Amino acid sequence: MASEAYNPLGVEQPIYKRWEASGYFNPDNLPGKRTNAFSIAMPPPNVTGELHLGHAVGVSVQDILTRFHRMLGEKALWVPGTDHAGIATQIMVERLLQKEGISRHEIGRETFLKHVWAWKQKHGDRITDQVRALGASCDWSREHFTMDPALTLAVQKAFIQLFDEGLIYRGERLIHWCSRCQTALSDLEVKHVQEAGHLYYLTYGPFTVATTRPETKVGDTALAVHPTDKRYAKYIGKKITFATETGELTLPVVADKLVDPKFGTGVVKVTPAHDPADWEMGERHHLEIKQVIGEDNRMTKLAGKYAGMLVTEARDSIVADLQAKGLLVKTEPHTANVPHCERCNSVVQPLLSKQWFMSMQPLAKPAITAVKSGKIQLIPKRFDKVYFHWMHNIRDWCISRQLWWGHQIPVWYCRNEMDKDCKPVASVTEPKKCATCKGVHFVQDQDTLDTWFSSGLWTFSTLGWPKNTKDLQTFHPTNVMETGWDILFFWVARMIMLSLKFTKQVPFKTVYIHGLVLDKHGKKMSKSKGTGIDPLPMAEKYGTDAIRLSLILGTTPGQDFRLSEEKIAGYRNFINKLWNIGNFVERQESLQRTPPPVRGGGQGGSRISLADKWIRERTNWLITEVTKNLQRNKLSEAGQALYDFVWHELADWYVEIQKIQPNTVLLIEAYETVLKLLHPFAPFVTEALWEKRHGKANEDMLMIQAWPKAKTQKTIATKEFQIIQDAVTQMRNIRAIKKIPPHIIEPVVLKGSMKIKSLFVQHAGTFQALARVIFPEKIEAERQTSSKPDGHISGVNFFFLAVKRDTAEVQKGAASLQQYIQALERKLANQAFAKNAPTSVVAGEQKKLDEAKAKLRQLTS
RNA sequence: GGGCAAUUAGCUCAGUUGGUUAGAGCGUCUCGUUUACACCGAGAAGGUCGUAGGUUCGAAUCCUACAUUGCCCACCA
Repeated sequence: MASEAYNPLGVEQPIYKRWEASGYFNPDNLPGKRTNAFSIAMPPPNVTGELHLGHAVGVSVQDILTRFHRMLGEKALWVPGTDHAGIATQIMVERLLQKEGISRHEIGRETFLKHVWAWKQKHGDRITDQVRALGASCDWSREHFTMDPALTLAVQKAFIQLFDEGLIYRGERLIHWCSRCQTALSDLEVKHVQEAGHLYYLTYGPFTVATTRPETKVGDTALAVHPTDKRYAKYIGKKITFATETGELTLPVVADKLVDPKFGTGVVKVTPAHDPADWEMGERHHLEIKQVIGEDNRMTKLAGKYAGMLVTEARDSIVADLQAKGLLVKTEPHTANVPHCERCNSVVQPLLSKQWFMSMQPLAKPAITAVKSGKIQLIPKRFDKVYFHWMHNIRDWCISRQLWWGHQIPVWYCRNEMDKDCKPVASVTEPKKCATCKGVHFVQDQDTLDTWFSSGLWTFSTLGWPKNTKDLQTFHPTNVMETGWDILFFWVARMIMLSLKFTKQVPFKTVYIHGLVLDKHGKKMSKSKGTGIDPLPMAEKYGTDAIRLSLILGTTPGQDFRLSEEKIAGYRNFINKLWNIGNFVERQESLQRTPPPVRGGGQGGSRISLADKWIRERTNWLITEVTKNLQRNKLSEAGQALYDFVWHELADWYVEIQKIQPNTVLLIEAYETVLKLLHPFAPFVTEALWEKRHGKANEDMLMIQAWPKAKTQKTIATKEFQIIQDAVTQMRNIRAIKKIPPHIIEPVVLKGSMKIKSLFVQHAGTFQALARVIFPEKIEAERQTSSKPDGHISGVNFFFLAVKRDTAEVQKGAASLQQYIQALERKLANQAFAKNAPTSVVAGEQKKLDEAKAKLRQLTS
């Protein structure tokens, strides 16, 4: 009568379709009176992206929380959506077109954008289907895309308000420029990579200057030394004239604290146009700015004979010229941090450019307070420090991109701007008339916004902002933001700032920061390196539930973890275990319709046995444990408790006992409670099992059943049954050592206190069947067996039931605790102490004493 | 340069506010198909909790230093 193993293929899809068709993903359709709202905004995946395990972790966490709160009877809303992912998507489409030999510059902006939109239409469903496959119970009727008209309007409104308040400004500043992407980048989009290079020592008249970038030499406008550097004090404030590779040059010598006297020679060449530190010095000392590298990564006209060369070519050429003139002192190997574009990995140039910036400091202040005051709680808490550090050192955000795919900046320039100095206007539509010159012709800024600008509005723009919708009133602030720590600054911090700015509310109350899923070598999974795993083939092989459990159980927030196929297979086995418990329950139920078999020592099925009381207590404990841990966002603990209970208590013990002493009512009670509690974690298999018992009607779905409530906190039966369990295990152990085959039933004599003996007499049936032993005649037979406990004489086992709690260690622990208690009691009895110590201290000591007493009781019980 | 994390069984990792004998999965060894499940069951072996100090009646847990590994931030040209 072997049953088939659980096969998730063919089970999951129909179930998801029924969930979605039921309408219950939408809180408006949920049954019953629901007062509390619970909401999560899904971090929108890249619309053209592929689902990877990082998404799977996020979706699992969010779905567990959403399903939990839905079953708790709350208005549970999880808003899904996708992100246009400006630069990433543009690069991807550019590459696709490149394969066909098309460059975006040939076809122009409008045609290029048509290609991107077409790509988005074609593949946009793919990622959302993948999210569905993970079982996400999000409300697709509220799905959004960051470039939907409504969200675009939100972006424009937000921009215009910030612009009008002066928090967005345009300025010419040093920014990071990616010559491949042909756009400015924000600080966060630049990754510094340690690269082996050289440190060149060059002669500048009386000085020797060390530099890693000799090609910027032609853009030097000063030399700098540390103000207190005695070696060079006499040159400070002077101008020096010296020979260069192409002739003579005169530069001022300035003193600046930024110069490290210990590095190189203590003299720095200053190139304000191409180095952030030099830019800062240039501002302080009003130095000339000489841009010698252009947006095309080639030297500009100002570079003289090197004009038109690529930066790397110019470097070689200048070094060769210096050497020829005897101006190169030496070259040392040197590793330096070289900035790279986060998206395309090209080397990024710091250069001067006119861009839009957002003033961050005024926005950061309330955002810091929000976390400090606890209005927003980061999990794990240690990220507070990282957050504060970044917020306190925040710099203005370069928000304009010279990209085509994105929200075009809603700023309009009067055509007469050049002649009449007209002021740019921020507006959704083209302005009617220029306030300065009364001109009527405008041109819109060609740049687009950093993709994270729209993401920053996500929690409220998806709920209808800038309109004050019912959704916004009901569901904002959202409860939880689930994300990886890698986008804490990119996204989380900016959401907090922008939400506080526009809604005066925090965007979410809790930030659940998951660890990154690492590959089996402990490296970050990366799409570009091809180490990202598509979880869906894994889900097909092992089931989505198994994937979800493998991403949640045994992990802890903020901590990266490795995932292996073996781990997934392990949870697949667990799901199958549950499936077979289901099979057993169904079979048991049908058997019970015929008269129950009464076996193993005359206990009828009608009476409630110790095991029944035990499973009831344990089930109640489980409800408490799972609920408590879910409420505290301890998903792993909650899931682990379920795993252990289902396998090692329900299956290994209670199901086995059912074969001896059936109690179908309590079996079903425990089983259905487990299905409910496990549903957030493993929604598919639990729904499938539930459906077998309760049919396919929408209102009977497990997904909307009420979360179980614990009825008792008793542990009397648990403690008693524990003794039986221990005894059974010991008997099995003895059997294994003595190599007694399991089908032989051995007689066993007990020895122990009256209390224990009566326990075994009372539950003889259960014990004898599980341990496969039998009590010969009467327990009193112990009198005949005074010596050699646990030995065996002529085919009789003597089982000496020692009370294990009397171990030397426990006694030692109890003795030391006793000492402590006495010390505390003496202290409290001391009149001088009672008289002089503050009442709070006395109360504290009294509390300590009570706790110690409680612990002692616990220890010795 | 600043900061964070990790270090627990052969491997991958849990370990709530300090408290009985530090847990799980995989792997290993022995036994086993007794009417849910071999994607199984029973039993076992395996740990000076990175090192050295400290606090405490009691430390994997709190404190200090050190070591190793990984990561984040930062303007050493």
